[in-house]
Amino acid sequence: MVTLAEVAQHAGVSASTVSYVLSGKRSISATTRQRVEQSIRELGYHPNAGARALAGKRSNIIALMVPLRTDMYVPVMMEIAIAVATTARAHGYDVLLLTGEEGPDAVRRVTGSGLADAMILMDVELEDERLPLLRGGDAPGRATSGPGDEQPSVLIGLPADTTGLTCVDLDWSATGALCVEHLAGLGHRDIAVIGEAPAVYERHTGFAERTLDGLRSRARETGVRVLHRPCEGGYDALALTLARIFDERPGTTGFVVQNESAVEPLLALLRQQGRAVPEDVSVVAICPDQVAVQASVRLTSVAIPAQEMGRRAVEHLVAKLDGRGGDEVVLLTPELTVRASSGPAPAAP
Amino acid sequence: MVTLAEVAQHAGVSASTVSYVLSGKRSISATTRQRVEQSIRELGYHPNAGARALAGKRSNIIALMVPLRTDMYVPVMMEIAIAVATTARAHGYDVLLLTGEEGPDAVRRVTGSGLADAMILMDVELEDERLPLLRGGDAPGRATSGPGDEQPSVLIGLPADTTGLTCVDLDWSATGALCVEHLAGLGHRDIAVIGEAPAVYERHTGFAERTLDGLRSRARETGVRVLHRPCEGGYDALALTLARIFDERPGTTGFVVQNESAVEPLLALLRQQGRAVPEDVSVVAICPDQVAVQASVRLTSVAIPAQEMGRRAVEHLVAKLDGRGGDEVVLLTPELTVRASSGPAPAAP
DNA sequence: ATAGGCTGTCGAAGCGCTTCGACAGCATGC
DNA sequence: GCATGCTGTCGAAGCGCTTCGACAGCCTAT
Repeated sequence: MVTLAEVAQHAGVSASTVSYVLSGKRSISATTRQRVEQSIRELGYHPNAGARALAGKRSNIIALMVPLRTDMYVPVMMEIAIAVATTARAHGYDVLLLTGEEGPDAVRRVTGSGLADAMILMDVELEDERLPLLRGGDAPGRATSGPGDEQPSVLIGLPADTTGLTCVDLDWSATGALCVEHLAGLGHRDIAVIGEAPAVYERHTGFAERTLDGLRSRARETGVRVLHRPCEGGYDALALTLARIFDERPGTTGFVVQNESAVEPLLALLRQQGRAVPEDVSVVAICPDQVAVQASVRLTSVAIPAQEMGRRAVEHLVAKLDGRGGDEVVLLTPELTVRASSGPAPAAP
Repeated sequence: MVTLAEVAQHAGVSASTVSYVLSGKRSISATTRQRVEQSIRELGYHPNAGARALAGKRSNIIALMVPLRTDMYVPVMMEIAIAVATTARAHGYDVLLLTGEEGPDAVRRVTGSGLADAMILMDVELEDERLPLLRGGDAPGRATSGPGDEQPSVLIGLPADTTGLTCVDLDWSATGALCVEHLAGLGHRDIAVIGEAPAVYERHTGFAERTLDGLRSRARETGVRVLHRPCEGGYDALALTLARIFDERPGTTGFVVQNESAVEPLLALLRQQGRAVPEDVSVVAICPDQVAVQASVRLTSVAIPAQEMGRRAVEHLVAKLDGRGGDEVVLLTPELTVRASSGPAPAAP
């Protein structure tokens, strides 16, 4: 293991000079700098992370807390995680992977031990237990003992109360509205929404409820009827759900699907029932583009910008760590891409 | 930030005593221990990770290198990653998430900086550039400068040469054999294999080639004909592939699918062509159980034991770090579950 | 010519922890 | 009664780095 002292000796300078070459915090003459850099290369020196964290009071590590459960949107999570890791590296940070398993204790542990300088939380619930530990600013009821001692953090997802928090998320409400708007514009009057598994709503994951809100309020404005049904993935569950929907609203001609594992079953079942897409029924999905393109019918969809969410989260966090920028809620504007699964509503019989 | 010294003062003992209470490396009287533990709880003390790493020469961090690309098996990777994180925590380790992006440099950086004590590599290629840096033992041509200074590591996946390496993987060759065996036992004589995207074979990812080897050699033994076709996911690509297969081998009655995103398209296209599953053609998939169960036909499949792979990888690594156990290749035995997609071959026309 | 200001470098302190050797106190063996 | 061996605790050194203050050397302004 090569140390700074060895580099210093090799280059014929003092340890502090090497340190300043590395950090650039004091000016160093060009010749000395080059000599030191040469030694670093020759010896294959890498600064010791522990020593650096101890002396410098920052670890250059960002903690990323991913949900333990994998009941939804796994590829989206993975994409976010990878975008976080990549962007973090680009800013000189490494990423520590935490699972939701430990809950708030993980936050305390990481904060207390100085393991990470900051945190990114995914899959935030509306009333998340971890939030009191992260809330900054002058929020009442915060659990920290003084201003400025809380862990800088960014949430991917939106809790009920965002006071003193920085959040990045897709604007789910606008997403819902956009779907309804598209279908309403095509003349559809009865729309069914096939949602996530009931468990997702029960644990009050914000995005599902917000989407629904957007969906419903735009439906009200455009005079469209909306029927929402949560649904487990898979064929059997969807067959049941679909039967109930047509039972209750036989005139349904538009579908909004927010559940990756219901997309293909829906298309298959509709086909099987002799309902043509998009001639008889239109389908709009809320899913990553890749899913929309690979489906048996190229789906009109609102994309989930996973990469962008990961990237933005890191960039905000880095800004905070650099003392730039404060708390803020960033909502990404949804974009709807028209593909082959949506068209004009059929003439009423 | 609470320090060890503050805990010591609060408990009325010396710093070293607190340290020994924490580590258990020397005997401490019950009363002193309790007093110290009480202080730790009252003050909410967490040992500083950097200081610990510096003084103790280990960071209690395991690096996990995941592939950057997400062109295959994303849920499997995620499941492995989560299993790694969970198991690692159970052994007192945290997990650092690295992407393949930096390649061998990441290995050097992590090794050199003492950021992590050990590494787990996923998605290992047959001739992986990172391997020379990790090979231990007396392997010739290793790049380390002396025995014992290489990073302990475990690979998930099997490279061409495993000398001096520890690997955990599903026995893909046995997996291929198992699929053929099952179909041959049902009387199928012409089997088509729908594989991963061509790119996966081109980059010599071991599992794909090994599966094929197992498939072919068992086919030879059982007198079955095998036609292998790589395939991008999605409907269009699969439609083309399928047409070619039936063109070349009209008597094909058995399919082995090793490509998650080809499963559903295959079932849909077969249905569309009037070929009933399993009456006319049988399908065996190599995929996570969840996919097999959620498909439109419950699929006979060989499961990919993602959790187990992650868990075993960590356990081996921890054993190595504790000085127990050495290099070893662990191949998990595949298990085939018969579901509704496979049955006796139809009588020859 | 001299005071003052820069620049570039160095030495030393200290970050919070682990660990080694020392040693006090006590029980044991003869 | 004294050497012996434990047990439990302490002090101090040191891990590799950052950073502060000091200061030598030189340039500019008066």
